[in-house]
Amino acid sequence: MKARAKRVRRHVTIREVAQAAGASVSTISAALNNSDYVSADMRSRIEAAIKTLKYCPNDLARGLRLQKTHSIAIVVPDLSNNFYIELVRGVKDYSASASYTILIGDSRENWEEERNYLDSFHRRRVDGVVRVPAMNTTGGKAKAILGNLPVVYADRHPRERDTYVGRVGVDNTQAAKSATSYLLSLGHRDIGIITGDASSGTSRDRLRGFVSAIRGAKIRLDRSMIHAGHNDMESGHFHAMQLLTRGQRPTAIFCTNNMMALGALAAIQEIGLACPEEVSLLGFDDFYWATLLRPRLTVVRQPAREIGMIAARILIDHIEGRSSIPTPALLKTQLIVRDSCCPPEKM
Amino acid sequence: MKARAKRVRRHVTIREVAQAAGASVSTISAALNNSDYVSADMRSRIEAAIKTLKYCPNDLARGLRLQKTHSIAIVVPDLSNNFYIELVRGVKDYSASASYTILIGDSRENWEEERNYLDSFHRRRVDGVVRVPAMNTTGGKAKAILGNLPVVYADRHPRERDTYVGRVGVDNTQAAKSATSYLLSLGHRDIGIITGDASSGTSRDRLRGFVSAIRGAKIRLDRSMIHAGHNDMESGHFHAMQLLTRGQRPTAIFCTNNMMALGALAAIQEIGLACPEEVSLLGFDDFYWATLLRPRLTVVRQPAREIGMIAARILIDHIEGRSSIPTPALLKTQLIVRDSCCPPEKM
DNA sequence: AGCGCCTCCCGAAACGTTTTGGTTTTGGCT
DNA sequence: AGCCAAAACCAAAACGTTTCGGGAGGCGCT
Repeated sequence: MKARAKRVRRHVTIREVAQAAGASVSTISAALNNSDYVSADMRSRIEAAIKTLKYCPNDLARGLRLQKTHSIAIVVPDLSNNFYIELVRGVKDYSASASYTILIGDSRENWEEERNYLDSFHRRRVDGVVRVPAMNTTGGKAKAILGNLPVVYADRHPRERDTYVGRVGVDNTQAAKSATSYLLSLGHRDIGIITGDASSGTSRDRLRGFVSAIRGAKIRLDRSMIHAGHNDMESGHFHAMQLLTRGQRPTAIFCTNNMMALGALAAIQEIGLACPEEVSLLGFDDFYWATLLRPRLTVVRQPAREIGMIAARILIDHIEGRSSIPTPALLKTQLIVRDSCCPPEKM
Repeated sequence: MKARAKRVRRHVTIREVAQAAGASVSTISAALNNSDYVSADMRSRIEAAIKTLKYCPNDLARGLRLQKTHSIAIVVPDLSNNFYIELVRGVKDYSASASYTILIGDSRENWEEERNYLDSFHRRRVDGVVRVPAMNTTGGKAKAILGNLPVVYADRHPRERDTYVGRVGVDNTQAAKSATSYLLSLGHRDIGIITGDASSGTSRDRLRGFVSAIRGAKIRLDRSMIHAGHNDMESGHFHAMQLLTRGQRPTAIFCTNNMMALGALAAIQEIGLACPEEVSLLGFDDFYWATLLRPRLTVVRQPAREIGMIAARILIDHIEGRSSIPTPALLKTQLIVRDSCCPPEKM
């Protein structure tokens, strides 16, 4: 009934502002992008008109004319993973400081979803995208969607030699190697690892670091101790179950992301094993409630927010034609020792 | 150096596709929005041209012409709160099914940030917004930013009689009342509550439910047991500390959101109190790792995803001029009893 | 007076779509 | 052949900005 009446109330345009202020369209525009000559008196008339008319600039028209939207996209694989929230916030904060606006995509570790987001953002003509590719992506497909939009990879990077503007993350093999060394130094010899999908360069690097540490300690590498999950709780749970219910179970488990560490912890609790006494657990990525868990999780922390900020910086520098910092930009990780790892029990 | 060369490579337009396919611009458009007459032969020529040129439609131009973007915004106060991630995903899933695209905003419980997002989305001419207002918002301010863009409120709603298209959430006073009754039924008489800011209708409703349950049990209401926090871990921690270190400490604490429950749990652990034996803890909002905590948290669960889906539905129905379900739409909560509440110790 | 140079403002042409109102082509029917 | 409707296509006008090329005054100088 009453909803019918006021249809199609369109937005107020710059033209109406011009009318109200007794000025021309181009003068309004000049005043808006406060540059050029416009007299103080005219300016105040314009501001008044804008206020009373509640004018809101149309960024579609603006972007169309300018061939530039002053916005970048950030697409991450899992918003419920706090690591990526921090990363997004890093991107956001840097972008805001450079007066860029961000569009957020959440692919849920699913290429179809990611493709939709990338496509949508491309159609919206973002000026660039920082991308954390979904796991089941096989390389090069994004190129077909994004054309020659500048892309910087954060955290993960594509397997194939894709073309991109920059890459930022951590030295994953080094980080995994030293984390594994920590477990070795505690005396562990039977260490299980749950990694992400092998299609991810990041996962491969972490696995490589693990293997390298094991080999460096002259320990026979038991391939059945290596499980590839999907970076979510379920697969962490599943693979931990596999590892812990076999004949000779590992005395420590290393999970290469936080979600899988959580799943593994759930599995440990479910089986009724004491952690860390009966099995140590080492995670990747810190999160704000890691200290609420019992045991408090020992993890290797990545500087998520910084990764996001640097990614945004490299991207925006590129967009604006500046030269930027060298890439790949590798940031430092840090082993946060808490309570979930201890020396193995004597057999 | 080499980055200099290939400047200003613009996007390929519908005109170039027309050229390549030997057709007119309008025919391409017709083919794209696959309607109207276009012969099979022509269509395939066009598709070929699109493929080889890697044409990507410009949604700025499209939205400008159509006066409609087929997109809605969702702005939430805290993306690191899993409740809102689920809500966003609900919005996203419903929107996708209606072939709407979403833009995500994360205000971090901060009106300035929220305003920026709302403004940015308005300028982008989204067709509507579902909004979970930040805490420190005093009513009516959003109206000034959004003009007469349709808004539906989810989870929280504004204090003032703001004009909106719909509202969806839960019956907060009822939920809080029955949660409190549960604590009472366990035998608690000294119950502390940590609520959100009083500027939020949601917080007020939950507090109202709490008070009503207390009064219903003929217990004197001790106002010093009522603390108003900011829906984050810090304030949960802070107020729990206050409550637990006073002369007569409560035997149970009810936190009206999950972040504050986490903070309270941290405080309890810090003080070294046994939970639930020495102090019971009851939270609001469930989250996927609530069972990993020790004790496993007892909470009242809201159907976050459904709230998002319904919000999107109401909004999109409105946008398309359909009539929708009655509003406010109040969904059912559920008390998930786990281990963090038990009868109080005998004094 | 004439000239040049500011300052302040304006008209019109883009930007890449969709849509309206055509015009041409096709093919079936007398 | 001739006619006509339907099918297939097209040109041009919007949509709301910004920018480019001027233009009208005003002022200081020769």
